[in-house]
Amino acid sequence: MPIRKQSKADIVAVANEAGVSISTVSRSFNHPDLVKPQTRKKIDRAVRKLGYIRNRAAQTMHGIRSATIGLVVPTIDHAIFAEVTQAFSDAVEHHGFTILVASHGYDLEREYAIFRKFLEHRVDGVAFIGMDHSEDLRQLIAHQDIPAMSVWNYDPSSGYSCVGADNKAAGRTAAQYLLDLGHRDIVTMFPPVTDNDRARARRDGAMDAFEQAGLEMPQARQLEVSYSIAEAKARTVALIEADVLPTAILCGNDIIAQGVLHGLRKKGIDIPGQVSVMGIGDFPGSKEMEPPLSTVRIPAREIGSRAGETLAQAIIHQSSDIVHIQCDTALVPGGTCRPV
Amino acid sequence: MPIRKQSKADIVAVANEAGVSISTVSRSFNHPDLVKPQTRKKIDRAVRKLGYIRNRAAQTMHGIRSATIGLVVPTIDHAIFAEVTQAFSDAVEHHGFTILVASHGYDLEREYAIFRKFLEHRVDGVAFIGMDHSEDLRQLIAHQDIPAMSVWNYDPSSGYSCVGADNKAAGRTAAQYLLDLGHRDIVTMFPPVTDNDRARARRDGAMDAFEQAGLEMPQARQLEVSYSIAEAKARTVALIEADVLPTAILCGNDIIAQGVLHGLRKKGIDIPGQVSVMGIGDFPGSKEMEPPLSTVRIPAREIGSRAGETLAQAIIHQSSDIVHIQCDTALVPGGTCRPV
DNA sequence: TCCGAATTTGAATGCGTTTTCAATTCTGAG
DNA sequence: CTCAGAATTGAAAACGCATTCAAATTCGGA
Repeated sequence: MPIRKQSKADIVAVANEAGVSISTVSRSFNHPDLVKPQTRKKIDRAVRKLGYIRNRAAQTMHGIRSATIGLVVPTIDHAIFAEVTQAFSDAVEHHGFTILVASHGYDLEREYAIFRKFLEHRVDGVAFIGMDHSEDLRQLIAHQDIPAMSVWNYDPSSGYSCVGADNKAAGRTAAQYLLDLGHRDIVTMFPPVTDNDRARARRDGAMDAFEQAGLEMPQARQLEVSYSIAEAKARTVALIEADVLPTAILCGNDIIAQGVLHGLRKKGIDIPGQVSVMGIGDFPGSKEMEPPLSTVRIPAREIGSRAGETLAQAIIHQSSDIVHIQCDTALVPGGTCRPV
Repeated sequence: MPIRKQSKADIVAVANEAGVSISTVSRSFNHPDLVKPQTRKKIDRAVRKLGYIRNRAAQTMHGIRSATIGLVVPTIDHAIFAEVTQAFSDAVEHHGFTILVASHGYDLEREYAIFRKFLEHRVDGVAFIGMDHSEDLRQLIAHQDIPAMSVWNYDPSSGYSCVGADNKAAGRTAAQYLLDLGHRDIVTMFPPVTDNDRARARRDGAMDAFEQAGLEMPQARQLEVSYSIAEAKARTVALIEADVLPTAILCGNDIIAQGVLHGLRKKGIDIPGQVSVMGIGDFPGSKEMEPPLSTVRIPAREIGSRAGETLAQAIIHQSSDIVHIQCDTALVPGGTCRPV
């Protein structure tokens, strides 16, 4: 039971209270085995009495790690990033790290500013969601000697460590699935791909598959739809009202797919009877939908978790090796697609 | 263009490079108006050349704020908390703060540990989602002199500052809506309420309304369902298969409601023809569903935003006033309920 | 050109901690 | 009971920066 926070509870106060020197107090925290058990007990008692809490800032000044890791995300407010963030946080917390989180809203300038701020806080490492960075950021990263890594996309040729899934393969898998089912009249709905390597990779993968199958994809069939259930729904309704509904819709992510499903349902279109819908991402909840969404699984939790673990290890072992870790994607057939 | 990170880029190195004293360098950062423009330019050049980045840890030791705020959430991995977190982060970032985030998974012991860790990092303030805390935590908070607040629930009698919605009123509103539509056979699905004041308040509010209407709510009609689409769906299917479907289902949050909808749809039950479904929370996406979910709006974004703003102001003005800010809830009729 | 005031700069001190390194106390064998 | 070596402790020097206070410089006006 801590007493009043009278003067100030620093290490000196603890030392006085315990009747030892500050060196001993410090040692008692950092190398408990070097101090006599009895002395340690006295110190513990003093700590409790004064409500003393160690000052990380003072420790950090000695080159000691700050025990913080920076996580830079486009936005926290997407189910999928929230999931990655949670898993990442759990993984690093397990090693005693706390995360500093900031979002840049797909603005590369802000991303740079965030990283600067993280550096001021002397984070021990940093993870970025995505691989698209400004040149300035790349420079800055290169001149620091803390581990940096990108999360979410897997790119074996990247100059940074990365943990993620092969989004291009995921896009290809999704497209191929529709092709294999016999679809030839397909509309794609992908989010804007500028400064978004994940979306871009998925789209590229899908287009590869289409091209390889000799399928023409006219611009009019390639819709750009923001990450929003509402917009996807509206665009789908528009398709129906313009009477240009394809036999299948390929969505860049499950959120868009969800919007598409609602749009179709609103207009009384049968799924998959009249239109097949394919997502990418396998969000929590996708498989519970009715019918369950056909999608490509991207293991967000695993990615976040392994990323956190990898970064924590790199920090602890002061390793600057570049590692590329791939997390597997998998087709999840679901029930929103059928052969034509 | 920063040069190699040769020796170390501290303020001394900058001072040498610029040919001035460290005092001047420091001043140039903190009181730029006190140093001659020309000198400042020299310093800026040195800073850039050395790639110098200020050390917050060293500054924090002077009683200067750490510019960090701790945010403690049950889990980031719920759309609703992700939304609050994002809004909160944006609000405080605007004032130069960065957030430390950690989640406790509804474990009050972990919550305590997290707060301790935040204190070691000398956060300038802390926000908790929820008002249920361990006694130890309350003690600890009381003995610190940084502003603490709870977010999400509004309780004018709370000893802490809070920003949130009146969850009890929200529960009452939802229940009353069903009652007004004439429903008398109602099943409730609420998440576990232990250590979760938000869910508890909603349930209490709903039960109040039922009681006031003279409606009996047998235990068998009060289901405890975890925050999970899958579980809600399964429980709903079970209801149908046991042939004990009510005329309306009141859900503690929109996630559960979503699961219920899927369960009903799976079994071919018409909504709202055969069963009315009522949610609470108004998650992003709820109104895009087909039919749009009837729910009670709880403005997550506004809550997060105002909480962040309030806490930032309290820190900046060193105010220890306790404020209670209420964000309005509102019935969102939607299309999943109908009169009986 | 010179003087006092205003502006600009630097030396020194302190912040809370860790870390040598040396001093002290203890231990057990002889 | 002694003494070497082990175990334990303390004094003092960093760590990177902000601030105080005094010194140095510059400026305006006579």
